Amino acid sequence: MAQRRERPGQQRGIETRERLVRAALEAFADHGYAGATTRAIAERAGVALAALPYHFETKEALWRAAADRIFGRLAEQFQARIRGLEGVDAPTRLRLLLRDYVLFAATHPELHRFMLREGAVPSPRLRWLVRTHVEPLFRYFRSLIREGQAQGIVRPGRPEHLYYAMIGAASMPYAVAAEFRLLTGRDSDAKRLVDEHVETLLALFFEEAE
Amino acid sequence: MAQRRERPGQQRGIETRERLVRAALEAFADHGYAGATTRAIAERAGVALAALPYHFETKEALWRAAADRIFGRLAEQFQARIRGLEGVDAPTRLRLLLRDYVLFAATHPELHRFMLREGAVPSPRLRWLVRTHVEPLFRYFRSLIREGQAQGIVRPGRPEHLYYAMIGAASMPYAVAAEFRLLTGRDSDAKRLVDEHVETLLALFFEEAE
DNA sequence: GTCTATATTATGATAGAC
DNA sequence: GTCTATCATAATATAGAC
Repeated sequence: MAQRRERPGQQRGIETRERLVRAALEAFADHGYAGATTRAIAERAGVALAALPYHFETKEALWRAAADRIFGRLAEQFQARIRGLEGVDAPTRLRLLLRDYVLFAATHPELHRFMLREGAVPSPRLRWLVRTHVEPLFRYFRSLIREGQAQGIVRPGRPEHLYYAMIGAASMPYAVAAEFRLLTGRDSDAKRLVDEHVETLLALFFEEAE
Repeated sequence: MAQRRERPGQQRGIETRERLVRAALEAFADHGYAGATTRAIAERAGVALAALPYHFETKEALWRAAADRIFGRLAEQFQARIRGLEGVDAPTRLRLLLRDYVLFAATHPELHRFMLREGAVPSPRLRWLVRTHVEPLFRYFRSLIREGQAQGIVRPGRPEHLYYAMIGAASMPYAVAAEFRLLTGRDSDAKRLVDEHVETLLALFFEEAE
């Protein structure tokens, strides 16, 4: 009885939260924390302004939910991919993972936009972001880089530098997609261009296959 | 006579403009356009809030002055360096230019922070930035990349992609310096680390010297 | 040219009806 | 759970004394 009365309301609330998180992620990624106004987010989500503090208390709590969302998506995709690559030889596996990462950056430019807005200067938001999401990712990537170097597949250099070089090189065309468009007249996320970007990066970061 | 009365005032005004541009560049680079408040900029510059609209009409005009400043610095440094490299052979010249670019990114992280904040989505500010400053730079870099590829020095790939890969890989540790610090415990702009970053990038983008 | 004081608008958060 | 209306504050820009 209680269920019959509550379920529809609960369901609707969950949907509203969902819409808010989606809208917030886009807004924060595109305009930064200060530039993304709660009004614009509510409007984009198609809900009243008051729905925001009702579901998330504060703007910052919504921002954290947006971060959880995009990093969660990346983790999901990576974990599924890694399961599918069990038993595959290291060179092939590492190449496919780099390819995956570029495809993720191209289809989810919010991830790097979101990060780039927060990473410049110290702040409580950045500390939370690094401790919660970036650090595990960094450790995992670094271990992959080390493995690749040990096998003579990945070019030499400090793993920290290669990590940032890889992230930067892989994501830049999608993080600044509007600039890319103005500069080149093309869309960086067009399938053809993404594939070429992958090839370019493989040639940069991996030793020649002999 | 007029000079004796006006010069000190003029001089003071020039200094105030100068302080405002410096403060604005840092603020816009660190916090984005919306996040950089005119109050914070005025305070950082050590002048009254009203000095800002007096000298620059609007916040956006100050933002453009800040862009002119940092891109001007880059152009100065590059032009001086290029003059000094006349007659040097292509491989050495290209390596030194990449090295210069990394050093500039490390000592002037404002440049990439400023750009990354604007490049994500289309806007009048971005259009102005690309047409005024980024496009000439892009064309020049692209010609260098093509030259390097023609000589077999630079690794293969679309010049547009190599441009973004290079910019991204070169600047990332300095653009997100706070994140780098939290993640690695080190300062990305420490001399030692900058030199290592240069070496890493040379190994990535340039073919093995034989 | 610089300042203090203020007008005007926009923002995040809250109150209370439904 | 959602909405309209509103509060309190902080933003950019302006006015006017010095």
